[in-house]
Amino acid sequence: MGRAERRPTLADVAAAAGVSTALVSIVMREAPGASAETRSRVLAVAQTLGYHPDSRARLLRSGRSRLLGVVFGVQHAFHGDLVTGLYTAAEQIGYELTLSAVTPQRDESRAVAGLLQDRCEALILLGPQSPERELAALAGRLPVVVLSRGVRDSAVDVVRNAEAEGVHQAVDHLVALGHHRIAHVDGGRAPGAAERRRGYREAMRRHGLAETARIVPGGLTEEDGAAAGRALLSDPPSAVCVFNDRCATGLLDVVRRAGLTVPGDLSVVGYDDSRLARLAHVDLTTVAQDAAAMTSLAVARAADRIAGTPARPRELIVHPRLVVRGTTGPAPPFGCGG
Amino acid sequence: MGRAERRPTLADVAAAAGVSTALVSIVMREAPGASAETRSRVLAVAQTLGYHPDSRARLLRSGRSRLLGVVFGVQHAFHGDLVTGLYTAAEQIGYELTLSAVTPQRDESRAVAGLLQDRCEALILLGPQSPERELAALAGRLPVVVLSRGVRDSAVDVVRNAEAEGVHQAVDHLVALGHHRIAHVDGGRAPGAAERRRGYREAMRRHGLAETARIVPGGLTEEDGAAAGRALLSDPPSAVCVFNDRCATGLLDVVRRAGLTVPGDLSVVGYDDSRLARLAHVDLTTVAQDAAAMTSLAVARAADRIAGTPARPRELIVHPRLVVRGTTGPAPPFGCGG
DNA sequence: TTGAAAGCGCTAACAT
DNA sequence: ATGTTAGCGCTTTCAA
Repeated sequence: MGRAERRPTLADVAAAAGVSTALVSIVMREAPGASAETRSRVLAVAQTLGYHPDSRARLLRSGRSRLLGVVFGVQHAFHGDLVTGLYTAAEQIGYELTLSAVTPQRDESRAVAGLLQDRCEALILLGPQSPERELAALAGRLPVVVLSRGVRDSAVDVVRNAEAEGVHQAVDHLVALGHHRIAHVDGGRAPGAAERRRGYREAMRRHGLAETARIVPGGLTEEDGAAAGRALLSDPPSAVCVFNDRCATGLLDVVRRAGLTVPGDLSVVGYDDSRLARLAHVDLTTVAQDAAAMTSLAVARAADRIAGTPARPRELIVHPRLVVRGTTGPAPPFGCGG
Repeated sequence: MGRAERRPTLADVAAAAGVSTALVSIVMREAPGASAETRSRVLAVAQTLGYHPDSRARLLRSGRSRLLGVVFGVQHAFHGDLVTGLYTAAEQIGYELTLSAVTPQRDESRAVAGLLQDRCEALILLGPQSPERELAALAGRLPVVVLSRGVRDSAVDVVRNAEAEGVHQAVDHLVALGHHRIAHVDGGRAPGAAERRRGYREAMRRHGLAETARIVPGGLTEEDGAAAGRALLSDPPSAVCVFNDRCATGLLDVVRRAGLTVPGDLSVVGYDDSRLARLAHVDLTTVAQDAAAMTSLAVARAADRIAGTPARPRELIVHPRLVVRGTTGPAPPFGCGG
């Protein structure tokens, strides 16, 4: 159907323009060494022929790909924000991104293998699940930057959120509102859950509330939040810090259906500042991770490693920030002050 | 840091194994023409050297990439399901996928341009926003398969859901439960919204309920659903078909907070069968799109076009299916029967 | 079964 | 400013 038989090559353009391939190459790369007149003529010919450079041949010859491989979870909403930031950051320093998704049927090692074949110069892994050992082995082959997860191995760079700090801010906020009985619905064994749990304990202790600290098993999903909500109903606290926004949403649904008002009877804080939290009818107070900062740090670090620039420290920490919305309010005036 | 100075090449493996590069190539490709003994020896050498074939060089030489380019929306949950299916389908017929994301900062033409540079043999576009003209132009250069959107151009293949049919099933289900006053919260100008609206009108007419048909402006988001929910509260129907699950969730939240029970006072049907709908505490009756069927059809069609196989019809329609869960029930026995 | 040699489309030295 | 030449890592004849 009118499809071109063969894609035009540099040589085709050169022949049509009556110049050498080297010159066309110079023009296409916008490299110095061609007159303005030639430049425009070659460009015009390329245009009419529908020529597009072959990036594989290009990098085969030049030995570099300027390609950063990104492994992300296709179902993971926050990864969407991170990918968005990575594209922007990569573009600014002249790198391209190659995406490789982890799906229920395609595990992380498959995703990584694909990127290695593509000759990426570095890998950026979003919340990887692989054992440290594998990540370390990978880092022996090419620079590896891990986001949203700690890695002990000294060859792996890490960019992550100060998880505990976010919970500190949340608890501080609730205490300032007069709450004492503040519970935490945790994330179980999810990435970041341990730090957030620790942050909760620290903050409660710091406010002299270690006695009333209360940790309820939760998880990543609305489901987990709903279960935690049911568990809290028999003896509700006045406020609760939830592992993440999805979990908080499930909890909100359950406690409201049980007749509690938010934030009248119960204040709720989430974590992630996901799209969910921002919806007007959810309007969830939450802890925002700085995706833009995380991604530009990750890309910059990858570029440094590729260039062989010494880069320290190995772990880059990004600070979260509490976004106060409508699900937190003053502690109810009865009982022991919350 | 122990990083290999230079990646080993075919020639390195050949030299170390004491054979020709051609033979190593045969072994690496698992092509016929090498003795079992040689095969295992070469493989062992490749292993110890840490050799990995360079896919760019490989395809540069063989002239083919066996690469399918996929453009998807990084924020779009259903695209996650589709990408998952595409990986599976592509793998089964020996194609690889290259992902290119559309983000708030990276538009569709950028995403497509990236894939063209990678020498994809065909493009699969998930719910593209580009004008028909651009899609048609693209289809002049390489096979293009569009998912979840109709395209008039005769060079573009289309795989899509029978949108209207899903609403038919939903309305049939509600009528069977005794509902008469069934409203539709539409999707405005969202892709598929017009067909779903049409499906609603058709189904109502078919059941002799054209008189009580009622279309309320909605949209894609929880926000839109919440607004529609508020609009319905002054004179609630007994059932409502909502444009999609997100929108339905917003509506559910509002009507429940207003004191209506679901499905006691109001039955609600969503569309998409997203993860959201499946959550135990949401348990939304909804219309499921068959992502697996859509993706395998899309990949098969792309492969046919690449191979030059004649393929008809140009538009492939996948049938949705109603998933009955907990948000639909018998019509309340008072009033005019629902 | 194995090897020698050509060349995919491009870039980078080096010439002119 | 422009052309010539060599070769990136691989596959693919073709010959041995």
